[in-house]
Amino acid sequence: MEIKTAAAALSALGHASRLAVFRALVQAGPAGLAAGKVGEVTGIAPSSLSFHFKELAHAGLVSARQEGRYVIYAAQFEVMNGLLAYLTENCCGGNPCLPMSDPVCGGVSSPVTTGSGPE
Amino acid sequence: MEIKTAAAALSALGHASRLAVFRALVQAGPAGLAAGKVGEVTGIAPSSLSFHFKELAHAGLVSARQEGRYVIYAAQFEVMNGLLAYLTENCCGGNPCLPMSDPVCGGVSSPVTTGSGPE
DNA sequence: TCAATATTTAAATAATACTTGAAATATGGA
DNA sequence: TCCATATTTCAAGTATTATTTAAATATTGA
Repeated sequence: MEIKTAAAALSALGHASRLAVFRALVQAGPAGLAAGKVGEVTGIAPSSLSFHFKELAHAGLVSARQEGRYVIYAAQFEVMNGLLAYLTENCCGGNPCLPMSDPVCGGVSSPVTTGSGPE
Repeated sequence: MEIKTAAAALSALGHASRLAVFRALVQAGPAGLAAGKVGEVTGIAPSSLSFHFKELAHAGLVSARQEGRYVIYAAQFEVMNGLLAYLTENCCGGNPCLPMSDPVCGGVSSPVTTGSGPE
C-alpha cells in the first residue's frame, strides 16, 4: 500500500460522521446496509450522507451496489485489513514484539510493502 | 474509546506527512526518535514537523520527552491499539468471522466499548 | 558569557472540507 | 401514466486545516 493511499483512507475515516458510517457497515458485515438505513442509524441527512459515502468509496473503504430502488453499501474489509497492516507494519524495527494483527473478515489481498517500498 | 477521540486520531494520521512521521516512530519502537532524526528521515522542514508533531501529540498518538537538547518522540502504542480495536470492534455484528486483531507492542489499556458505548 | 545546535511559536496566506436546502434522477407499484 | 420512495447532484455559505517564513526559546560546550 502506498502512503498516499493509506493517508487518503485514514483521512476519510478521520471525521466523526464518516467513522460512524463506516463502523455501522463494519458491524453489518459483508452483506452491507441500504443507504437509508445508514442514515437512520447515524442521524445524518441524506445529502450529507451521500457526500460522505462518496468520500469513503473514493478511498476504497466501501463499495456500493444497486438493489432495486435501494443502494446497498458495504465495508471493503480487504482494504481495511491492508490499512491496519500498513499501520503496524515493521513495528519496532521488525523485531517481533508481539504477534502481528490478524485480518478481520477475510484475508488481505492488497500487496503490503516491508517499509522501504515505493513512496 | 469515544468516536470523537477515534476520529481525531484518524484525522491526525490522515495526512501523508504525519503518517510518515508516525510510521517512522512505530518502526523505531518505544525508545522513540529525536525530532531532528524524524525530520531527516522524512524530509519535512523543522517548523512544519513541529506543527505535525503537535497534531499527533494532541490526538494522543505520540509522546514527547526532553533528553538533553533533543526532544524524543515516541509512538503511543496503547492508543494505537485502542484505535485499531475500535475500528474492528463488533465486526460483522459480533459473529466471530475470524480471530480479532491482537495488539502490537504491549497490551491495550484504553477501555473499549462493545458498540453501544458513550458517543 | 558567547556561539552553535535543536526545536517551537507566531502570523499570514492559501487551500480544502462540511453542511444545508432545493432540484434532479431512478425505481417500483397502483 | 402517475405518485411515492430512495438517493444523488448542485450551489452557496461557513469553517477548518496546511504551508511558509521569520523570529524566539532552550540546551550544550568552549
